[in-house]
Amino acid sequence: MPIVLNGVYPFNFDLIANGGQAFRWNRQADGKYTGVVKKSVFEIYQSGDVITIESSGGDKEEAFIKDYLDIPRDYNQIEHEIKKFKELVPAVSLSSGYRILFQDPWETTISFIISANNHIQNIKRTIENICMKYGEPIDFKGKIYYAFPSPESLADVSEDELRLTKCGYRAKYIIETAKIISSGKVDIYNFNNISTEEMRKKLVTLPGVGRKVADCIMLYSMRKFDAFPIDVWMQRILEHIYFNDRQVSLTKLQKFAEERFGEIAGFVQQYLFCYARNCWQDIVTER
DNA sequence: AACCAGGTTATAA
DNA sequence: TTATAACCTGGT
Repeated sequence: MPIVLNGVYPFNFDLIANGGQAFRWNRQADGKYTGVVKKSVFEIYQSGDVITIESSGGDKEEAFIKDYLDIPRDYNQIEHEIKKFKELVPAVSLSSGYRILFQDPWETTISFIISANNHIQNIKRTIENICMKYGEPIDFKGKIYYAFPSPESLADVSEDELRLTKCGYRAKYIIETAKIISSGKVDIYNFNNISTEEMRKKLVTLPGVGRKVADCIMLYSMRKFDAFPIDVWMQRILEHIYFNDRQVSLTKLQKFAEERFGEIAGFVQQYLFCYARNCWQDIVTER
């Protein structure tokens, strides 16, 4: 029987699944989302504040998936805090129910290396290709899914072969990063008790990982909520709200966000990102 | 056909 | 320290 979570609010799985943090959730015609997390397939359906979850791993996955979905955290309080910045009220209202998932650091690292200068469609396709080619198969409801492959299984792949997954020039970044991670030279699974700044310095030593990708990794897989990834959408919306549409350098925007939002910057980023992506037309036409 | 997109890297001022 | 070009791929 399925896992049922009651009274989960605010929670909007459409935003969570499509909000740029994860690439492996797919909406079915019936409104259910299917995705692979770690070694299990999950099927999630939201109806109001009731979340119904089925998994290839069965009911024993309940604690894991609740942690992944960040269920224990009081997002009502977080949204309330952020709305104290009155310029953020529209963003929070329109993206209420967003949650920051607790994903696997390795998968998140590779996923966001692939995301650089890329389209969402191609990012998702490439990740699926990599999983199908190198990941472990998982049977769920008579269908085969594939887990994200281990660092070891990508470390020995040739660049030409990996390029068949359509990752392009990022192939060498992926392979080199896989080698560094699997060798333990950068131990992303034991970054606990390290400051965000220290962690960022370690992460950007990985090829293909710059400031933006490093902050995505920390925010989406390490619960570093003061991380503040700035992509083109964030740049646009920040310049629009705070700098009268003037062009501002990334480093200045980073500094600005860090000083203004501090410990909750990561949450602010999510609401602003969704707001900018989903409502850009309205934002610019309203003047 | 040229240009762009969830940036990073390598070079140059 | 800050600025510019090149980069796979697939879509317009």
